[in-house]
Amino acid sequence: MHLTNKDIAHIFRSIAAAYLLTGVNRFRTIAYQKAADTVEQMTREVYDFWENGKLNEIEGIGPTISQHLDEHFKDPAHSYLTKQLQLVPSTVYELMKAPGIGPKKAFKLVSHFKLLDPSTVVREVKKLAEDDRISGLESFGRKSQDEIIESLEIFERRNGQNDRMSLPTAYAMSEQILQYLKKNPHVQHIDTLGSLRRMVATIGDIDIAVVADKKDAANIIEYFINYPQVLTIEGKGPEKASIITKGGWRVDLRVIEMRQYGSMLQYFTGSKAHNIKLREFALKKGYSLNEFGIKQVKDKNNISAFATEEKFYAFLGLQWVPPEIREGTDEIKLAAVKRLPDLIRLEDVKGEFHVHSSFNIEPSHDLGADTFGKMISLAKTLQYEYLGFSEHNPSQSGHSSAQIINLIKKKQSEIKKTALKNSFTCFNSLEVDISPDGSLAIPDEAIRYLDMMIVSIHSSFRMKKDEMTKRILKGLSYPKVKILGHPTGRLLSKREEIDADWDAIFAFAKEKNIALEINSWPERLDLPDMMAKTAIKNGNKLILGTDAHAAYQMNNMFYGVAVARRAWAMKSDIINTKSSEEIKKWIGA
DNA sequence: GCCGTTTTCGGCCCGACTGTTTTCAGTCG
Repeated sequence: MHLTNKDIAHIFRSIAAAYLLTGVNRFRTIAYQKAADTVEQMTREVYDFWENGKLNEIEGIGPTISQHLDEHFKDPAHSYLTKQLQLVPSTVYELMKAPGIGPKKAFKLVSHFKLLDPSTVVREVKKLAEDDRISGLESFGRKSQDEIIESLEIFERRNGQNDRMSLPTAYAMSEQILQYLKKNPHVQHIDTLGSLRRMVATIGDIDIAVVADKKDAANIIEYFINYPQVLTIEGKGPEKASIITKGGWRVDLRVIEMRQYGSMLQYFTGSKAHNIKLREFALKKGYSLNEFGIKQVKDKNNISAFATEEKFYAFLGLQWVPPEIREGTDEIKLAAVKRLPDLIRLEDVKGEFHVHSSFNIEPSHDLGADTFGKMISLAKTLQYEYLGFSEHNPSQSGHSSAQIINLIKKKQSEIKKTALKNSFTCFNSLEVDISPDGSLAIPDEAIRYLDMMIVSIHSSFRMKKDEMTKRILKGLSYPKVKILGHPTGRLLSKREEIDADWDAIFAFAKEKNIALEINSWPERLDLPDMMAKTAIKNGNKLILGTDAHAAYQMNNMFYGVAVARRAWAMKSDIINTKSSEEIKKWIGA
């Protein structure tokens, strides 16, 4: 098993800590921290980049770290990285995983008490704190000691658990907190910011900004920390506070006056990488940015305030940057020359293909809950022009070839009738399993009764990379295959992506005019945003599907659009923004 | 150690909050 991005990020972060503690040049330290941040956020494996000799394409990883990584992949036992890690005891890195304990505190504890066993160090430190043996140490006091106990308890409880939640979970949670805060009469305006506003696939914490008069800020902070779901209060000042909810999630609140709200929106939306690049960009123009406004570097008293984000960006000579692409890649450079892409919008979507009706095709996996008619009627309210019904293929074990063909024929005629009755364009599709050997799970003779197929992997997820690649390429080579469904098979926080040669698969799909799906099911969001971005760069066409197994779930399209926007997709990159006439051409119907 | 539409050398984001301190270091986002 090779090193995952998480492992590599941990190595970089640990080396940054070791450098900090041993007094290595501060900017070398920062370089490793930056590299750790980058790797942590990547959706493709660093290992794959290395295999393809493309380590140098990763921003933030330059020639030196590339070389160290190369060496480490080849011979981890004797690599430079391993040697640097040994500069300080590994127990330091273990302790640092607990919130509130950084490199300095960890190192002091480890050296003073000679703690060298990483498997027991957390328990040992907790015991020392409980026995009141830490409060006497220099720069530690009783409060820090209590804080350590609390922090290590949180760490132990969290250990091995998910530290991120899905978008809908985060939405629901932020909605509740917003409802609560809005009851405070001093709250003039409120927004959820951070990764939730940027629509990242998984959310680590909830960030909320409130507009209020300065004199009311204290009242609001007090009100916030009395939220009924509060477990602990992480911090509390005159204008910001942090709580941990009973569910174990962190919520940050900032209170600001209306005249400065634009800069706070910008600051609190992030991402961290975007903010750093934006501040670097501003510095070159002689400005210093913070959450309260823009200062002249030469005249610190000359501060401009901004009520809106648009004005904030405009002051710097930039186009307003959509939150979904504020990830610190090229967005600032392009905003400076007014060349940001016109990202796809929800209202651009004119139909979809990945919906499962209740038509009983005796499928291999879950049947949908609603009839063709019910799904069509929702599609009409969504202003769609067409729907493709893609139930799972009939189970192979329970049916002969003839029976499968009969079921598909039956569905075909049923769909024709329904389309006529509802005056709505419908396609007879199926979501067909790609078997482990790459063959499709329906007989070849059945294909002629279909308008098109989505092909997907629903079993044997852990095949070796080259076998998996062959499997998918074979699956895609059947006639009438128009969509590769949820390509990576990931389930957020549950199942890893399959291992495959995506360059080869993307190239083949492009050649065959097959669309790669962005599956909008909130647990999937698959293709992942950054892979979708790569696909678009390669010239692939994408398609948005909800995988709805009930009509109301077609409303999840919203999440797919968010992924597409994070992938910098324009309307022209997404197949199902086309009219039904163009779609018919694409399908060859 | 990284990076480049004022630079291949000389810069490198910014501030809040906390605890242990009488002015600041550590941690976090």
